[in-house]
Amino acid sequence: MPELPEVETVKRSLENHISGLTISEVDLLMPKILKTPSPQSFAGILAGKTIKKLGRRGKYLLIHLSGNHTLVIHFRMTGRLVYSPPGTAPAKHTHAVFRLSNGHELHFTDMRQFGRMALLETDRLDTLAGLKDLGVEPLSEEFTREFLKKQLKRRRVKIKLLLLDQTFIAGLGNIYADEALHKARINPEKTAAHLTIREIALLYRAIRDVLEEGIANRGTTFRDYVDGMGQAGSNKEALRVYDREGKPCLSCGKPVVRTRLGGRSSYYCPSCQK
DNA sequence: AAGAAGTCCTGGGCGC
DNA sequence: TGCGCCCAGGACTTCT
Repeated sequence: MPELPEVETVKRSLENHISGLTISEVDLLMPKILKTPSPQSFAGILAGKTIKKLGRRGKYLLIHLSGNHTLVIHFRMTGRLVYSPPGTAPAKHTHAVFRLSNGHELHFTDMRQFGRMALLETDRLDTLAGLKDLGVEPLSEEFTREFLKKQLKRRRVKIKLLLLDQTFIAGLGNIYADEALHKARINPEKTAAHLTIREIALLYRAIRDVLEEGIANRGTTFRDYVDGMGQAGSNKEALRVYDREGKPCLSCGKPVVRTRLGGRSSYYCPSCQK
């Protein structure tokens, strides 16, 4: 599931290859993945636009184009955007093909059809639902220990659920939230407002550490995730609790437990995370 | 108003 | 072996 480190890796792997290229033609094969504009006008707006630079906000990939336009992509669980040589047959579940001025193509593929794209004027990005409501970027200077402390104080929700709330912190998903809580030795069910000063300091550090480690390892691949060059990431080997139910905790050796929180799996060590 | 539950999807894993 | 069932999960909508 592409979370912040995976989207950042897609961005970094693509930007040197596609920056400066012009989009010559677009095939939208699955119109429903487009939030805006209408499928009829999508290809027409994109044709002739040059890719200026790539950006990222939370789990959203931003492709900034000439003519004050930005293509916004959210991969959800199984989305991929892969730079492909001329004539590459689109893989199954390919929903959009962008032909570029050097003959290469960008293929957007998503088995589960949950991923979404939007195309709008760059200066109107703050009108896009989801994107406009995102919380702080966890790797930015804006995200400080003081900020986290202040925000947690009044929240009576379980800390794991708050970490998954994109309007609180942008970019954490189920994997990195579990990893951060394990690293900080905090039980996922603990009420946010009840975290001690020490726990907040540990959590702050852990969030940044697990995200930076994920980026350094070029993302976590279980089955579907690949970067912009179609390559898997290696961060699965660095995971300490996620998807390790019944296996020994790498800190204390007791079995990792799986529970359900907010309809999602939560992996943690009951011995280390009280 | 916050929080819970339902919705969208497909491939894989499971039981029989 | 093969069929059918159910689960995984991010963000958005709807309900309480």
